[in-house]
Amino acid sequence: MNTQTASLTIGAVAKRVGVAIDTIRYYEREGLLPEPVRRASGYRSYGEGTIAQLRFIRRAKDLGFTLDEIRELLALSADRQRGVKAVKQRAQQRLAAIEQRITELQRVRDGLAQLVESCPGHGKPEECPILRALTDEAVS
Amino acid sequence: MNTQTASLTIGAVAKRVGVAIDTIRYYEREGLLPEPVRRASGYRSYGEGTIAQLRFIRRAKDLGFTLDEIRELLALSADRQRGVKAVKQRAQQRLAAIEQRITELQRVRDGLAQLVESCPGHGKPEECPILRALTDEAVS
DNA sequence: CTAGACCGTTGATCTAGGTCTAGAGTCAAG
DNA sequence: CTTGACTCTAGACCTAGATCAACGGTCTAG
Repeated sequence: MNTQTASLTIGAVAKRVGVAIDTIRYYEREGLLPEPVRRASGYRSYGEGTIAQLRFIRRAKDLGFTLDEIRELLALSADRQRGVKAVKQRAQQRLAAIEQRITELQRVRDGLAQLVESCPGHGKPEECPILRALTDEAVS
Repeated sequence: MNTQTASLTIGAVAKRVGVAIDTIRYYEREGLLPEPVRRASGYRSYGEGTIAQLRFIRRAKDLGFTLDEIRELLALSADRQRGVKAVKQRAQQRLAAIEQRITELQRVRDGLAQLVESCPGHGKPEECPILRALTDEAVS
């Protein structure tokens, strides 16, 4: 149960997680990482917990959470009882947002695909369905 | 064949297209709209062509084109022969980018959906699959 | 003729998520 | 003990696409 591990410099942490040093300091300013202990020189000193937390942040970001949402997730994950329920809710909200975005993009894709299909790729601009669609009144 | 129509103020154009005055001036600075003629007072004076061009821009934006790409589309649409081919190419590129984005989002959605499903919504944080997935090493 | 709406320019500000610079101090290897 | 790599802070800068503020000139209805 040793959570107080090695004393890593910010550069070592950055390298292990694969993130820029500036990004770590930025996350600290933004409250996504706790203020680390300092060596006598003022250098930040990190343990393994920070590595895990940075990876958490990166994965959440990959799932499309904003830094604001991630800050909230981190706070919730520390709540030993009510946290889980709230975390699930946030994940469901994120899921719904992603599904809505997919639907929007599919609509856009279908419209564009139809235009591309119907365009011969040559001829006068005023006969190009793509340009016509952009220029004329919307149909739908 | 009358393209030289009414003399609209920037405010009238903005209202008809449903865009902010500042946005019109911004598009002009960015080269998406030609510099309009001016009245003696210095006021910009627009014709119907500008209305059409602004709507073109708005629709292209809705299709996910960036302003850079739209500037290019506008230039291409003026090329009476080679324009159409290039426009179709750009549309195909945009289509491919949208499809790739949809695929990415679907992957994210599937991962997140699985996590949400497997989370009971209560209990200890360390048993919550969502938090575990964010904290632990990636599986895939 | 005047009030109020509209328009002009330049330049700053915003969001999100960082990235970079300058100038100074620290650490570790040889 | 020096050299080069590393770290510190404060603050400026970046993308994209606008949006806003300040300050002053113009237009139009009454």
